[in-house]
Amino acid sequence: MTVVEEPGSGTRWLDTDELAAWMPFCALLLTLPSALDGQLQRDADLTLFGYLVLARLSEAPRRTLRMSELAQMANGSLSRLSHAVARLERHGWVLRATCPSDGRFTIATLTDAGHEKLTAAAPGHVAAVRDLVLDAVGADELAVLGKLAVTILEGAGTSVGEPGCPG
Amino acid sequence: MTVVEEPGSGTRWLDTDELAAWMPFCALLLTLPSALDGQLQRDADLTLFGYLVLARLSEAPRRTLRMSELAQMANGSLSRLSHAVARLERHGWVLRATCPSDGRFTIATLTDAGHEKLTAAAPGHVAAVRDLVLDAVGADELAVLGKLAVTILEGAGTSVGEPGCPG
DNA sequence: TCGCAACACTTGAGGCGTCAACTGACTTGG
DNA sequence: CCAAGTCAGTTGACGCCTCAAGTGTTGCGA
Repeated sequence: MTVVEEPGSGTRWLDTDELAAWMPFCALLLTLPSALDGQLQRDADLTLFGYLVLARLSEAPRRTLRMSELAQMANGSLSRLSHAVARLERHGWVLRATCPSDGRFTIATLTDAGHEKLTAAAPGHVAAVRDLVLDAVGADELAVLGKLAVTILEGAGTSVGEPGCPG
Repeated sequence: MTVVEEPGSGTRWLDTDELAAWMPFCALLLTLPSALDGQLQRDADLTLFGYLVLARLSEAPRRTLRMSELAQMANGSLSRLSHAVARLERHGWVLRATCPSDGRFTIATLTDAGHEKLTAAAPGHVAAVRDLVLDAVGADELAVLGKLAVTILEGAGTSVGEPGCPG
């Protein structure tokens, strides 16, 4: 059990059904990101987060986004993004510049080299996602999984993030 | 999209339905562990992984497990566990000893202080799990989520891990 | 127009995890 | 028995993330 059974306290502990669902899901949470990260690290010297950063930029108009928007869309904190983009910039995959219209913003742009890097890394990553997740569950179950994820994210106040309109 | 649309290559890219499920689920994978870790870190100065280590030990006979068993049951690598247990040991929550019957094994034991630590941390953690996950989904959906997690874990060759019989 | 708060980041320190190399303990084959 | 191999675990270096404290910019009220 993920949790101790302690009678008499005020906490409502997990019942059998909840444990039966939570334990494997918790295992998944600890396991899957490492697996995805590992594949990208081995085959492309990229983090999953770094990959998402490149991917989000590649879909944005002019391949450009504000750091704060990018952070949300890649599901990370601004600090984490700042560090990650610094690394990506070091490799020449991303460029940063101060936004001309508002000096507080920083806009990040995917370079051509960055786009090449992304397209080179994508097949392996997609294969891993298929292999580890998509192939294991049917189409109907996959839809349920997506809905559940959205529900949980909404409950936690996290948005799934659609592109905004960068300067 | 998590993935670039590249026509003409050999890779089978994610279609709309797959993306609609994968994107939020991926967001969840990047988001939930941090949230759970954060609560434990703030309120109990514990990692989620460290919490699981304590929890698994607390349920084991004689509160004792071999490191390798414990690693599996807590969903981590042996190296990760070694570092984690070293930290827990520094706090006096766990003890390590060489197994008398086979000197290769190390057995980890939860101390009384460790058990107190666990019972002190548990209510907050359970509350977070309820708050972030269980409360957001209904009982039926939760069961589905559990089944999906098991399916994915099995596909990846990971076991959800039942206790073994430590020496 | 000055000061101050809010905002958007950046930076550095410290903690955790991974990987690869290592140690020490059993096992097995000659 | 001894050498080589395997197994369980540890260690250290390095990379990434978080947190808190910083920088520089803009807006706003007096």
